[in-house]
Amino acid sequence: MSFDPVYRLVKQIPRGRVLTYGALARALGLPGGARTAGRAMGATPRGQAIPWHRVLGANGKILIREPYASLQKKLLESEGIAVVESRINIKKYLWTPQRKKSRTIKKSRRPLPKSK
DNA sequence: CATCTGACGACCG
DNA sequence: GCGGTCGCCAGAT
Repeated sequence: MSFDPVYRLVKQIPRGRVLTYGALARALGLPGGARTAGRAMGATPRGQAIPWHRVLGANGKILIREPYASLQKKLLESEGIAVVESRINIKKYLWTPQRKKSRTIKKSRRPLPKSK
């Protein structure tokens, strides 16, 4: 399915590291497709050894609801990641997908915030 | 075809 | 730091 690339990347997340939906989506070339990434995670086939618990919302917060939230918290802690109030120190555990070929990363920025 | 909804994210007050 | 709003994408109703 089209979610394959997502799972493939998630599987590469090292133990003790995490990724955010947004970062995940961007790494897959889906800017603004954070929810799509989340959708993919929601469809993760069980028993596939996919560390879905290493994917958190922006700011390292657990966005899913019970009973999965508790499970995720438990799994993260079992990897040495401190979870406090449904959130972790994202800056400390965030993992950046490694590519085979290094490339020049240009500072893509979103359009200027338009006055509302 | 119109709306709602969700394992999202960023901005604003 | 928190809650509300808006933007975005896709599937469900």
